[in-house]
Amino acid sequence: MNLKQLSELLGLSQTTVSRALNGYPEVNEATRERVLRAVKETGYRPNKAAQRLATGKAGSIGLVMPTAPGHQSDVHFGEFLTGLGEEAVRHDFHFVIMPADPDDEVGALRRLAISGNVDALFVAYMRGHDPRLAMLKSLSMPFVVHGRSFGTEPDYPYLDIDNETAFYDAARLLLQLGHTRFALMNGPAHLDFAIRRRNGLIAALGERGLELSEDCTSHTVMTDEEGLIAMERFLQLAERPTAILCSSTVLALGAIRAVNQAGLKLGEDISLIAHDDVLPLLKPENFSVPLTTTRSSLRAAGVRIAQRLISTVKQAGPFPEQELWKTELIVRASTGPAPQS
Amino acid sequence: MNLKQLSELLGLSQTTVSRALNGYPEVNEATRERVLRAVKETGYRPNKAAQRLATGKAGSIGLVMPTAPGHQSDVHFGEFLTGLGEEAVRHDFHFVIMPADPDDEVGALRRLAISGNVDALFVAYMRGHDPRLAMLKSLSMPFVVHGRSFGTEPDYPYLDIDNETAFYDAARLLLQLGHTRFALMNGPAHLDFAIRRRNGLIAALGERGLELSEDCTSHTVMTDEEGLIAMERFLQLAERPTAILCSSTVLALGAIRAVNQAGLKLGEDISLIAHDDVLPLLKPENFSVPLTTTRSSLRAAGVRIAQRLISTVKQAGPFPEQELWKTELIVRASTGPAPQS
DNA sequence: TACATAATTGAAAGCGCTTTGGATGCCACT
DNA sequence: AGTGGCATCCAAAGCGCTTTCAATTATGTA
Repeated sequence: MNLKQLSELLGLSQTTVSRALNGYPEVNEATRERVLRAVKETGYRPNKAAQRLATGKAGSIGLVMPTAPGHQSDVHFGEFLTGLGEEAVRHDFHFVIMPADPDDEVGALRRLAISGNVDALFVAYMRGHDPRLAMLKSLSMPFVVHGRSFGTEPDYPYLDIDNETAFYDAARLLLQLGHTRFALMNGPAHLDFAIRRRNGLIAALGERGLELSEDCTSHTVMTDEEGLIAMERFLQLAERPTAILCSSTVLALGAIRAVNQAGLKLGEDISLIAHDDVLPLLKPENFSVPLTTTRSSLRAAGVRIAQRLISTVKQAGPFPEQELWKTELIVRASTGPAPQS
Repeated sequence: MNLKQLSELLGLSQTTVSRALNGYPEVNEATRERVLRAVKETGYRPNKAAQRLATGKAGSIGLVMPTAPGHQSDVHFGEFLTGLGEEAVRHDFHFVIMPADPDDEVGALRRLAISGNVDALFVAYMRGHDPRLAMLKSLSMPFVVHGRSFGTEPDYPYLDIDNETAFYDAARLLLQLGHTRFALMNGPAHLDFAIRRRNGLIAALGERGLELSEDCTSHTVMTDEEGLIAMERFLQLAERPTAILCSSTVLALGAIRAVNQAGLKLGEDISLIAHDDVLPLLKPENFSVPLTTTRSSLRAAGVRIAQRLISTVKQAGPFPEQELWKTELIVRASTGPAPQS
């Protein structure tokens, strides 16, 4: 069943039927109802490909999903996607997901954009000096970046959390508790959020004349295994750190395993603050020792970015081009005074 | 830059250029090279919408993502998607994800199919007597189901794991260890896998003249909170169960918290076997007491289903229409002899 | 009554691609 | 010379929709 058939069935022109369906004012209400009823009865649905070809609009948001045989799936990605979806479903938008090798992000993004399959792009996993930004700007397709790109003029639409302040504040709390030996379990070193969080920590330490040593820094993918490995390394140092900043509750999961295995007590021997993306699976309050965290909901960010993207496509109300969300510092039981040793 | 412009630039017809690009044999090799070179230089990319309208093929797989404001994101979904993606990227396929309210799965699926946006459908979260099957069959669009639909003639393409045998075997192991009081922490009661796992357990118990009481059964969404709640309930029973079968490591996470909080020892006071979807975040061997599990990789299933879907669309080699994967029963430390009390 | 105006509806031209059904020229073969 | 076959190439017809421009009818005004 297509427009032509439907219009013949109704004894109307394709034009009128099309107008009736798309809510144009110049069509008689009686006819519109007749059309709508026929649509119900026949189950007619416009062909999206044709619609897109005619209008240029696709009603879809494109994103690249990094994936490869060895590449571990990322809960953060899924959580964010859920947020995007929550908003998209309200506007009858869908996603086009292009799976791509993490090494070919630029290419994948370009292919997605040029394919004509999407109206707007969403970009995540931002790096320092990210090469995708130049490409995106040259593309004349709306986009919103989740995160920012360190070292690049911030003249593009983004939504980011204030990573630097988050870890600065977290470090300050631990400093006030008397800690002086810090360690950082961070995400991959080239990613923007990792750079900023590290900077935040270093700034806070610097104010007290302290430094963050290489020994006490780990940059890894954010899995619990890597958390375990990193923490084991820290615990074997002669000058064992007592204060740990951790970029994800996923890393914390492994880190805490290591702490327990070493027979140490979290919140006493070791204080730990993790960044909490509000993953439903890893609630900080559910850890055996509830976790002190810097918190910002990944899903909420997804909803917000979808809002901005969709309203841009629909040319609706103006949204701020740049948003920087504060994180919350929530104190629970994994932080305590520095041990007297 | 479109086909017309490109062909004018080359002094060729659109026909020839199109054929050159799509590998048709009736074009002079010299001309083809000329075309290919021009494509490189101009950066021309065919418009997918037009291509699709003309061919009917979209190079994409459609799936419905259940989502709603209160709806918690599901790690299982993300993990499966990663598997699909891993395979799709090899064939330059992408996904069209239609977010939809969990109550409107049928409608969302139909809309997705009729939209003309996808070549094939993937369907998950199967229920008993699932109404989507009739719809899918009437659709004349290739599809593969992950799971099956209990109570329906299995005459559709599916990939499932042998849930019944998995839990039957798991229960047998616990019976051999002397357990007689069983409990089941299952997924939502209407879902196919939940029905089958329950049946497997009941069958094993039946052979020993045992029954599964309602008190000792919980059907919930598979989050760690629900696992905690269910286990707390079980532990307060007069005749406390000593053997727990658990449909997900996510549920197990909460369940084990409850066990610990009650001051009981996993593997001694309480034996637990969980089904392990091989989620990177929840490795059974990383639990404080490593978990005995029935195992089957969700991601591998995703890869396989993508293979079948894509090869069907490309009309390539024949794949079996129906696959039933065995699960592995892997014994670790969360199971032990029934306590003598 | 005549004419301007508003309210409806349609015909047809695209959107950018694939593909059918010829053309055209060149060669070998009878 | 005449014919069939082959290798190349092209014109034009769709695919199913939106939208411009124009036509028709109904309504109101002078």
